[in-house]
Order: sequence, then structure tokens, then C-alpha cells
Amino acid sequence: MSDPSPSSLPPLEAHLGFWLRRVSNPVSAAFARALQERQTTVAEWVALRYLAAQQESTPGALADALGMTRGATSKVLDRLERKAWATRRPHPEDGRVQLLSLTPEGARVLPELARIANRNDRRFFGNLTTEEQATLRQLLEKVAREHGLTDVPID
Amino acid sequence: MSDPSPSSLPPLEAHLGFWLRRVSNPVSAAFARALQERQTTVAEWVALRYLAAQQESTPGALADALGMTRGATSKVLDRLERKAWATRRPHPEDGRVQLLSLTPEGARVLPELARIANRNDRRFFGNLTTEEQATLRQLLEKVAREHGLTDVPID
DNA sequence: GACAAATAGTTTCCGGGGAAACTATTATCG
DNA sequence: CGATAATAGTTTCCCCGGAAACTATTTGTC
Repeated sequence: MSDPSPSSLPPLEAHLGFWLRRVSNPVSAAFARALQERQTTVAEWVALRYLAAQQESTPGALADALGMTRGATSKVLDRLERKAWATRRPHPEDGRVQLLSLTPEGARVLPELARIANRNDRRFFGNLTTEEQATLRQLLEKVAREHGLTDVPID
Repeated sequence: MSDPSPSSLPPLEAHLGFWLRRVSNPVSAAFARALQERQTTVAEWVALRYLAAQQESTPGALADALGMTRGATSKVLDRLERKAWATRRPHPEDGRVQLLSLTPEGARVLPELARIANRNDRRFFGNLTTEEQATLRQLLEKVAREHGLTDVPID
């Protein structure tokens, strides 16, 4: 808590950010490799889930939901459109806005992708008890909430 | 059954991997931006910290510690050497191995980088109680341990 | 109404990391 | 001993995402 003396060695204490990366990166990497078998990225999966829950959304709202920049989100939408899993069409009243829709084909692949996500989650967190899983989720949600990272669709 | 309507799918927020990414990515991104003021990446910071704790290590061991591929680790070492924060020298007995060392200059910048890391950690996790921080760390460590993602290697 | 500011989205450029090919050295085993 | 496998590291190629510049549209202000 109190800052150490300047002459002492640098505090090599494990930061929580370190442990988050330590766990999150391998989990996401494994998930990414699993999704690759369906030619899909993690961002595309999250975007698809969002579009399934939020009809008539926009790229800006999707960017907030993904926790990504609008530029990166634009490219995610390019890939989804190329696969015909989502569509963009102009807003009828505001010429700046694009309206997003999930295609039937996009909805069709969702269950398979969800299966991959479930498997990956079980693989990494299956050894935690139900209570531990709930605690971990609550703590992460608390941090997210207190930093405005909660633009997740409430379905 | 076979009703693939999106509402029948488990909610996206059910996955712990989702919440991990949700929190970890912004934390790491903010950290990366802060480190940029010292022309340093997150991987370089972790590598530096590792080299300070593990004298006479090797690129392979460092790769394991970073949770990165050997190729990526090789490039991290390139950057550290270019900044004269670390050195590579051939192993005297095994011609395949490189021995790594932290330079005095590298040791000198460590406290400043640690200060940035501390600030970032406080910013994101300062609102958690001491107990919550400990719990979060324990849970993350447990997941890491059970998947061979150990922190500092045991000699 | 005209012009500046704000908003939405896209594009361009660049850097970091993964996968796999590649080089070099050491270990294995017939 | 010699061929092959295994190990350590590096390099090459590619994809993804961020930052910032850019286009287009709408809003605000006088």
C-alpha cells in the first residue's frame, strides 16, 4: 500500500493484470484455434452473438459491445458479410447510419459455434467448483461494471 | 427439438472466457498505452521482469514464461537487445542454446516500468477490496496451475 | 440558408504475435 | 561411425487490431 523506498528493488509482485493476461490469453488462443476449424475468429463469434440478441443494431453499438475500435469492427463486419452471416443496409432516415442484421445462414451456424465455445470454457474452467465459477464471474463483472465495459446486450 | 432460434442458446455472458477477455483486453490495452511512453510493450515488460528474477535463462524458457511462441519471443529479445536492456550469448557447452542476461541499463529501467504497472493495476482493481483481490488472484492462479501456465519457473 | 462542429463509418498504415518453414547443433541408435 | 531424429532458435508470411486520417451526413448556430 505505502510506496516502497526508491532505493529498494522494484516490486516484482504479481499484478492482477499479469494473472488476467496469463489466463485470458491462452483461453482465447485455444478458443481461436478451435474456431478456426469453422474459419471464424473470436471477434466474429462475439459479434454474431450480439447481432442475434440485438436486432437492428449499428456498427457503432457493435464496436462498444465488442470492446473494439470502430475501425476494427468495420473489418469484422466485412468478414461477416463476405460469409453472408450478416448484412449492412443504410438507415432510412439517417444517412450516416448502417443497420445490421443477422442472416438466416448466420443464425444457422450459431449453435455449432456455441458448442465450440462451451467446450473451450469447460476445458479451462471445468475444474473450478460452481461456487468458484460464480465468484470469478462476479469479480470480473464488478471490474467491468466499474470501468464502463458493460455494453453487453441484456437479453 | 432442432429449433435453432437464438433465444434457445446459452447466453454469451455465460462463458467465463468472455468475461476474461472483456476485462483482460482493456486492462492490457491501457497498460500497453501507458508503457508506450517508454517505448515498451507489455511482452517486453514481462520478459524484463522474468530476466531480472531468472539469471542465465534461455529463449525457450522465456517463451514458456511469457506464454508466447518461440518465434514471437525471439522478436521480443531482438527489441530488448536493440535497446540494450538484455543480451544473448552462446552457451559454452551446447551450441544450440543462447544464454540471456539483463543489462545494468535494463535493471535501471525496471523500477520506472514497475511504477507504470502498479498505477495501471490500481486503476483497474483499486476498487476491489483486499479480500476480493486475493480471491481473484487465487482463482486465476488455480486455473493457470491446472493448465501448466506456471509463473516463475522452479529451477 | 450557410458554414462550422459533431457524428457515423470506412480506409490506410503500422506493429505485434502465431504457424510453419528453415538453419544449426546435439542426441539416438542401427 | 553414420544416418536419422530431436532440440533450440530464427525467419518468413500472414492475420488481426489500434491510431489516425478520411468521407459522408446531420446538427447546431448565427
